[in-house]
Amino acid sequence: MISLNYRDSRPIYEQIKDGFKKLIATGAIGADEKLPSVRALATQLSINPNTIQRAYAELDSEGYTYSVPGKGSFAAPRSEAHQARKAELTEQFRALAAELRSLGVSEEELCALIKEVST
Amino acid sequence: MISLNYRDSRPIYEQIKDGFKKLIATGAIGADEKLPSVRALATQLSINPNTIQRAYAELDSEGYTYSVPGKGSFAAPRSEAHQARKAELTEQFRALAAELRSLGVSEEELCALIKEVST
DNA sequence: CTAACTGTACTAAGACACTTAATACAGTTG
DNA sequence: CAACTGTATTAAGTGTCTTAGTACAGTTAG
Repeated sequence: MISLNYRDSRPIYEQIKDGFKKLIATGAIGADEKLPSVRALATQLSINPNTIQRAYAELDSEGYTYSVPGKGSFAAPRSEAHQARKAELTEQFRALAAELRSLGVSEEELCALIKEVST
Repeated sequence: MISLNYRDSRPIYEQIKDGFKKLIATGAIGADEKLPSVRALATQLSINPNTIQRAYAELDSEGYTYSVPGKGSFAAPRSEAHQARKAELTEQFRALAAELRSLGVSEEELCALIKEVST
């Protein structure tokens, strides 16, 4: 469900956050669906529970999940996680598109790229 | 010319690299134009020369600049830096576009965004 | 009620990357 | 020659990431 890349310079907890962001925003993890427990995921990934806890805490505060002590951590309702992620990515998209345009890449070329990834 | 953001989690040498990548790829720094000397830029930014050196060394090895001991560091011919940057950004663009599409953002919406940033 | 689960909190320690500091050397330039 | 340039090296300090261990309170199934 979540995979780690130790060659990546990004910290593990960030990779975990990003993994769940995608799963939740795309609906692969449905609204109010339970995420793996802190300890279970730590065991599965062979890392320390503290690292999972950090990832979950930040996902909570960013609106992707909500956690209930004693019960577990759950995916936030789709619309909320959806919007949070969309806003995040759209901002990155604008910056990227702007720079590519300034490098001389045409609107048409960029739109063609979009069509490519849509298939 | 180059600005640092200490709140950013990215290391200083990465911010410097990125700053010059943009300046060189867009032509703000022309081909064979001299970059600030290691020591001069370090003084200007109030950081250690070693940090600048690292940034310059990596820019060299990524094809954005070339350095000559005793003379200085210079912007690579536009076409080379151009292509390096374009390849880098295009890959990011594809990944971003793909995820936005999977979030339900239509091709039309993405193309519209591109038109926005083109003005 | 008990046992096993859940999230959460805290302290301590180690590993590692980033950055600074202080030199040093060789090539270039006026 | 003097002042600049890139480059190399060693050492130390700092902060983040990660692990380890422990603890507490809430939930849940038997």
